Amino acid sequence: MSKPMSKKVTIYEVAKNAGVAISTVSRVLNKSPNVSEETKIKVDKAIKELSFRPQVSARKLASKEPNMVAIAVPSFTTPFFNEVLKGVKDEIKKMDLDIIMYNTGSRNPEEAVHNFFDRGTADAVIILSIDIDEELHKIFQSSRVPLVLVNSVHPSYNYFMMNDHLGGYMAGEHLVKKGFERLGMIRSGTQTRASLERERGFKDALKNYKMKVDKDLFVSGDSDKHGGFTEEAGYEAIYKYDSMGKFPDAIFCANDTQALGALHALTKLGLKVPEDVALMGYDNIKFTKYLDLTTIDQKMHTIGMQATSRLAEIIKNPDSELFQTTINPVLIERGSTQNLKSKK
Amino acid sequence: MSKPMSKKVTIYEVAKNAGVAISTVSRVLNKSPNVSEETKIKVDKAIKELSFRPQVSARKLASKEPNMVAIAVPSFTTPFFNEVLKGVKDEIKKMDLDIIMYNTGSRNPEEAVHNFFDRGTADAVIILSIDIDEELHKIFQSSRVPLVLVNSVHPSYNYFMMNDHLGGYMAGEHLVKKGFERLGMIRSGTQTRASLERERGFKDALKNYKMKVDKDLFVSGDSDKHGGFTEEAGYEAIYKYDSMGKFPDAIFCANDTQALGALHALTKLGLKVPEDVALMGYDNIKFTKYLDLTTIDQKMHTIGMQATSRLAEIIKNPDSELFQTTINPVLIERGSTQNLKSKK
DNA sequence: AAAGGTTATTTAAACGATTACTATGGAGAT
DNA sequence: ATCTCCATAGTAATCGTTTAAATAACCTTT
Repeated sequence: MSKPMSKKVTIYEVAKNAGVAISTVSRVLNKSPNVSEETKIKVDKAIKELSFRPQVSARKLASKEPNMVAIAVPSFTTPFFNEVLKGVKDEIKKMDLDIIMYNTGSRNPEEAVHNFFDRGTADAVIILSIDIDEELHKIFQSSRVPLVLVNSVHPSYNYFMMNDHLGGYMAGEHLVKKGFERLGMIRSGTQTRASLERERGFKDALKNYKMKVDKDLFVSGDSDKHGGFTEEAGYEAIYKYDSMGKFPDAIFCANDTQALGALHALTKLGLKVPEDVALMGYDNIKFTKYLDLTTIDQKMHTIGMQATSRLAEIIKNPDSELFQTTINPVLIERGSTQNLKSKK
Repeated sequence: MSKPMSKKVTIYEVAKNAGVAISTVSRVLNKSPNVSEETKIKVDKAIKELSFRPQVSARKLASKEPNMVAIAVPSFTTPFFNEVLKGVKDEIKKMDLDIIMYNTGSRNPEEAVHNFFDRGTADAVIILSIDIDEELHKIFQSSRVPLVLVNSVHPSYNYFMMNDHLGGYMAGEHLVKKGFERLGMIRSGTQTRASLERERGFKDALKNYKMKVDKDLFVSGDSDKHGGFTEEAGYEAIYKYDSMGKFPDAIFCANDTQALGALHALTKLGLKVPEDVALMGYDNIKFTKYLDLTTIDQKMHTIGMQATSRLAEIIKNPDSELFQTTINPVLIERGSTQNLKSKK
């Protein structure tokens, strides 16, 4: 009692302390049904007293049960990463799983497989926002790791995809219905799938409502970092409108971060939102609420949860049928798209 | 060759394939000197052919060598987390270590210890931005985990601390020298150490330069999320000035995120930065550059590297002397604090 | 009271690596 | 030729768990 000199406590100590065999301790750890209430209590007491925690490594080595899922993401600053992560965690907690995070740096996500799966660290992987090319596909295939994709698609895997086309459509429809007439969009610089889809949906909406589509009003910034999904790009895009001398009534930004940049540029130019020009973004990231910015919510939290429970399914039954879904976003209407000019 | 049916490849397969004993394979894996060049080549060939990767769990279980460091952080959205992380990674790569990340959710960081250290997952821990209270201290103490604190202090541990007082002082000095006279500050809502220190430094600078300190001009928002380091809080704070009918010439925000909120509120109120009121933040997070916001850089990347190499030291020699440092920040001057009114 | 059927517990064999110890074989010394 | 030494490779114990198989204990049933 006097010296808390901690030398690692193992299952043997616990067993000795409780007066049982180590296998019994293991059984109560794993909630096996074949343990009498009486001994369970004894063992639990010993565990608590010694504050015993089973070593993960030993556990993983001995057991065939999967107990570790990895989530690989190109960057922790991805706007919705934290959202998805929270969803994943909420779900993971329900099962008895551990979770480990890995950022791949977007260039070589196969590293995640090597690092986690081949080396036995993870038994299943959630891949977030990473495109699966042939090489990656081959690696996954040969590893046979249970896998769920979030925000990317591939015919061979389970995936949860955002419906970007619909999101773009909803944006367009919303702006039309609000009575704006000259509609523009700030897209990503590089040709990202997400931006292209949103643009396609947006244009489809305009066509559907017989609005004219003015190509000049579809611009992108020159800054190409993060695929042009940055404040900088949004900022630059606004100045492109300015140098054209031609502004839309309402602008749909490919994501919220751009919208922030755009907002700043508009302010600099002395234009008010929404009085002079309406603005909306995409993602519903935290600060939009308080900027009063209309945006599109992709419900990443829900997706995180769903992806995880799907993963659990695959783990249980590896040959279950593919489950490939696209999730529909919802529009969050706020002040930045109120039409204060026309009274239609 | 026809069926790539992968069933896990172990060190035994490699040994058989290379015609040696497993201990020999292990030796080449661990770069032991007592292996002839000839067999090393054989073994390496077998490893490559079977694309063998030693299982981390088995390795950890068998070896006494530490090979895993954890970095615990209250939130992945902490503005400088990614910066620190990059530094840590750069340094980790040099040694032969793995890294694992953990977000504690700021309430119960002891969970990190339980999850990583007690369970043998990590052999050393970097703790980022988490205050060490008595309870945590006790846990660390009894675990004897090699530990380095970043952005918090404790007499018993190695730490790398930001010099917040100096940062605040530099901010004050900068604004004074720029010729602003009525200086205010937006601090955090809760009494966080960082904000208090920055405020103290700021006031010290004012005193030092014989400026008067008007208490009314030191405000905080009511929103208390994340300790009041949010856009929301910054936004609210500006409206407090407004309702007082009393605005400073220049405002020092406790962090950049607040500054963003403040900027937005000022815009709403029709006030221009820096024409009507100058503004500066703290942290030098990404978007400040492009908002042209003067700020204070804490050089988190460097700190991440230093903390890691320090950790490596402790691992090697657990009884080495404590190394407790505070790192001085640097001021990044930008447009938001140019004095356009007075021509002093 | 013996046989059978549960249920609870223990014994002992994995899991896949590391590593102390032991064995082998040839070079150099005598 | 024998002995020693050293470099290299192999044998086997070990790390802390899980779990299948064996066993013990206790009820029922007859």
